[in-house]
Amino acid sequence: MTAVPPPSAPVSGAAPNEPCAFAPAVVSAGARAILEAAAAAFAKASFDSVSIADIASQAGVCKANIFHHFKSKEALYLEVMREACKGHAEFAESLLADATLSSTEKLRRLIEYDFLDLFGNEERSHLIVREILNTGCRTGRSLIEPVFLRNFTAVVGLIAQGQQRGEFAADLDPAVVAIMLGGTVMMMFQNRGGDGLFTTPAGEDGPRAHAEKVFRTILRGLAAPARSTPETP
Amino acid sequence: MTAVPPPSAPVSGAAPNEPCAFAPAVVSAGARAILEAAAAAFAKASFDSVSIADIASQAGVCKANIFHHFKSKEALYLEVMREACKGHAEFAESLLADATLSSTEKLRRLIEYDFLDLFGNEERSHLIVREILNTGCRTGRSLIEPVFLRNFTAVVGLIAQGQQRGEFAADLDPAVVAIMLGGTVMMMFQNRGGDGLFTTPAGEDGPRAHAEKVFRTILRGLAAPARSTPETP
DNA sequence: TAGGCTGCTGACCGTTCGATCAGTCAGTCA
DNA sequence: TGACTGACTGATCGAACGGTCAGCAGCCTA
Repeated sequence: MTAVPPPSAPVSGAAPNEPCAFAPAVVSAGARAILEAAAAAFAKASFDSVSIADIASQAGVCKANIFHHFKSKEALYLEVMREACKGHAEFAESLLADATLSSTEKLRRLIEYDFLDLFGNEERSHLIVREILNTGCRTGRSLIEPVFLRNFTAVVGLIAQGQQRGEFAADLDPAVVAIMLGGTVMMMFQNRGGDGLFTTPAGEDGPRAHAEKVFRTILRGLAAPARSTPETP
Repeated sequence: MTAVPPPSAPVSGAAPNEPCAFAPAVVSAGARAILEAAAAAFAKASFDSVSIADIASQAGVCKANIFHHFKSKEALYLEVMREACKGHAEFAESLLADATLSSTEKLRRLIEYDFLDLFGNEERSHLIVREILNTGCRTGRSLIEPVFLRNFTAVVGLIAQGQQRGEFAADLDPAVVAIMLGGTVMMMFQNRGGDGLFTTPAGEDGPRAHAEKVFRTILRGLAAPARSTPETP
């Protein structure tokens, strides 16, 4: 079987000898088809559960061709992760640097962006969530860790900025809030569409509605507004 | 090699013919050793990454012996998960049923329990977190899903109860709060001890301190208290 | 026309996987 | 004593794995 078009996503006019945008070392359209097939496979199952034969079959090439383009299975995995993580923290950092918005509005936009980003690209999100889960062990970790650390740092900075401005409660731990945000978004992604572990009772909410709910909850807190609070038995 | 004591955890005086507490179909001490070795292995790596040979070696038995006690690798995995999930939602349900405590206090105790439970048994927690994040595919899912659904339902009920009592803001979605709680606890567990993806700046906080921070954040919200800034001591 | 280069292939390698098998051994009961 | 059972073993199976290799087809340059 000769060259077959990639199974999905736009290949545009990527000429065989023109450097690939996300993987400088890889050039051919065949390699791109392999990368896309690998991304889809690694999003569905763990590293060990995905076989080179599966990827080759999905990409429409033979097994040996994969090793022609990538040194090993791990090298292919790393390339997939590199692509998935590209430009992830930039939005948070740009928000942090913005001088015109209130911290509250920044927070709202950040949460909305997180939901739209995660829900808008399920395959990539699966890859990332899987990577977060695999603490230690897996090879790609050394690659993805700084990416998320950078994102986390930006969020922490955004919260701290809001505290300095007096918009956010000063006695809360920004790191806890950041982790809370990340965990919430991830858990709600895992739970999207009724396929997840939990079923969200609320109807056909889109990611934007999810974001709004989370924003309000995290901002105002669970406690009923002031005045009468029965408090402890 | 003949019967070897299990690698860890109390076996107590479990006689070979006396039914095992957590796996009625499995009786022998050898089978228990296999179960414990399997639990440790599946906590460290994914289903496909763990080999029967590894488990056998760890349990001090031969490979064939595993298939003597368990029909297949998947059956062994299911048995491990059954054990790990046993009695998980009971605490939340007992809290929900309690008539003497305020909802706020119930929430505080629930979060504290979650942290102590997760941080207190890392091996089991790894198993559970792995299962939560592996959407679809894995076989054990059909088993663990109702377990977590039950837990989730109890938490949602607890929140809703607090809303009816006027302790919690009525316009928030209880399901979102429950997911937020679960995601937060899970993410903080993944991040414990500096080995996680993020590094919590706060010093040597134990799970109890984590619980307190999360409780205050989720209850009071991120927004600064209306007027000036009272600053709780 | 020759030669080199690149993308790509089928055949094959050694290893490891989950699972099976016949058979050993200790204990139980009639 | 002998029949029977369950726990356990080493040897082995076919399948699938990641990875290698020689060689083919097409393109470019000279």
